[in-house]
Amino acid sequence: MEELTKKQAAILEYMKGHVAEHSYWPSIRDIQAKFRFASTNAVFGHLQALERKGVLQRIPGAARAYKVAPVALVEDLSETIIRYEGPDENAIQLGSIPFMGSIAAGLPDYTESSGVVASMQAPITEGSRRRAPQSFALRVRGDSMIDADIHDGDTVIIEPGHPKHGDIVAALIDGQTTLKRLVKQGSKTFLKAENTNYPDLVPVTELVIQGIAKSVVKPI
Amino acid sequence: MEELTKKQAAILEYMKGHVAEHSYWPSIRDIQAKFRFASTNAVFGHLQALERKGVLQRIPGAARAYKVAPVALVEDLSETIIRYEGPDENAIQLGSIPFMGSIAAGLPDYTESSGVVASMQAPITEGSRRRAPQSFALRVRGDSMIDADIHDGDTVIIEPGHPKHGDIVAALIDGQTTLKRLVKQGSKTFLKAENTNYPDLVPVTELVIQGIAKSVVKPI
DNA sequence: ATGTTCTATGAAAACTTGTTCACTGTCAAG
DNA sequence: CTTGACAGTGAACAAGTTTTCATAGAACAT
Repeated sequence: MEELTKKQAAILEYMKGHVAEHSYWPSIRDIQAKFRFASTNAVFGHLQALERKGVLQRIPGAARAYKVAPVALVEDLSETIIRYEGPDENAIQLGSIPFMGSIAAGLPDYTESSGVVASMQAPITEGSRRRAPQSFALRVRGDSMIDADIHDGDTVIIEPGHPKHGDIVAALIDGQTTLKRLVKQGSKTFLKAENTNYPDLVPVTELVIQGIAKSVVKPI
Repeated sequence: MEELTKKQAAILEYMKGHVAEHSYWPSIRDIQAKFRFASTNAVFGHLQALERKGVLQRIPGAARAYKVAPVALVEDLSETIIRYEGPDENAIQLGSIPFMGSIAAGLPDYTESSGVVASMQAPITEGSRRRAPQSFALRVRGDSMIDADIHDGDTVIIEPGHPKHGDIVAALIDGQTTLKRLVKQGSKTFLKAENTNYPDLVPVTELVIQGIAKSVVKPI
C-alpha cells in the first residue's frame, strides 16, 4: 500500500483520536486549527491524499462525515483494542475503543458441532480487498487446553499471523476450529493439546491457521 | 431516569445505528428523512428532549456532532462489550463493538504513585449529572491479588455495582484505586489482599467502591 | 378548565462546513 | 530540466446544517 507521509499520518491519527475522544469527527477547520494551517485548503489536500491512498473515505459534501477504510480499521483494532499502553500487547484497553465502523454479523459459526474446542464468535471481517490481520474472539469450549490455564468458557483473543513454535493457535481441522499449541519438530508440524489426558501430539498435514491466541479473558 | 417516549427512543436508536453502520452521525435532515418528518424542527425538538433527558449530548452549532450520554453508553457497553452470547456475562465480545461515544482521556490516573495495586486506566466518566453504571478496565499493578490468580500486568474489567461479600472490588483507599476482595464480618467491612505475604484484613471505615471485578484479561 | 408535554408543520435566519480557484514553493525521479 | 507528488496561502463560494420563530392539535394530569 502506498505509504502515508508524516503529515498525512498525523492528520489521520488526529482524526481518529478526535473520534475516540469526542465521538464525532472533526471538521476541516478543526484540523486546520490543530495543525495551525493558515488555510483550510491545506487540510483539504491532505484529506484528498488520504482518500486517494485508500485509508480514509469521505462523504462528499457532508460535514464531519468520514469512514476509516478497512486497512486503517484493522490498525484501529490492533492499536486500540488489543494493544494497551506501552510495549505490552496483551491487554485489552476498554477505555478508548473509539469506533470500528460497521461490523457485520452473520459469519460462519461452528459452535454447535460436536467436539468443537473453540467456536468462532464474530470475526471482524469488513468487506475488503486485502485480507488484513483482524482480531477476533473465540469462546473456548472443551478442556483440551486446561494445562495452559485456558478453560471451558474462557474467551481467547486471536490475532491472525504466522505462528512460531510454541504459540497457541486457532486452527481449522476437519472444518472445525480448534485451539491447540503449535509444535514444530524439524520439518514436521504438530498440534498439541495441553491436557495430559489427551494424546500428546496430533500430526497435521493440511493446516489452516486462523490466528494466534494472544490473550485470554476469564471470569473472576 | 426520565423515560424516553417511543419516538425519542426510536430516534436515538436510529442515530446510534447510523453511527455503527456509517461511522458518523446523521444530520438532522437525515433523521428527518428517515422518519418522514415534514420539518426539520420535528427532529430538533426530539433531540432537545433527548438532551434534556440526559441520554444525548449535542455540540451546539456543530454538524453531525453528538455524544451519547453515560446512561445510554452503559447500555452499549454492557450489551456489546461485556456481555457475550447467552447468559454468561463474563466474556468480551470483540466482534460487535459498535461505538462507545466519547471516552475522554485525561482522567485522574493514580498509576505512578507507589504502592498502587491497580491503576485506573480510562474510566468512562463523561460529564454527567447522574452516575450510572459504567464498565471500565483496570490495569493491575502489583501482587496483592496473586492468590486469586490476578497478576501484575493483567487487566480486570470492572462494573460498578453493590458488591457482595467475597467480591473482588476496585476501591478507593487514600485516594488510590486498589484491587482487593471485600470481606464482611457482621457489621464490619474489610478489604483483603489475596497474597499470603500481606496482612490478612485491612479494616475500612470510609470505603468508596468503584466497582466489582467481573473478568480478567491475561496474556497467554 | 388548564397547564404541560409530546408531537408536528412551514419558513426563514444564521451559522458551519466542504469545496473551488488562483497562486507559490520544495523536493525527488525520470 | 521538466514532471509529478507534496505542502501550503488566501479568499471566496456554495452547500450543508443547525437553530429560531410562529403556530397548532392531541393526550394527559391537576
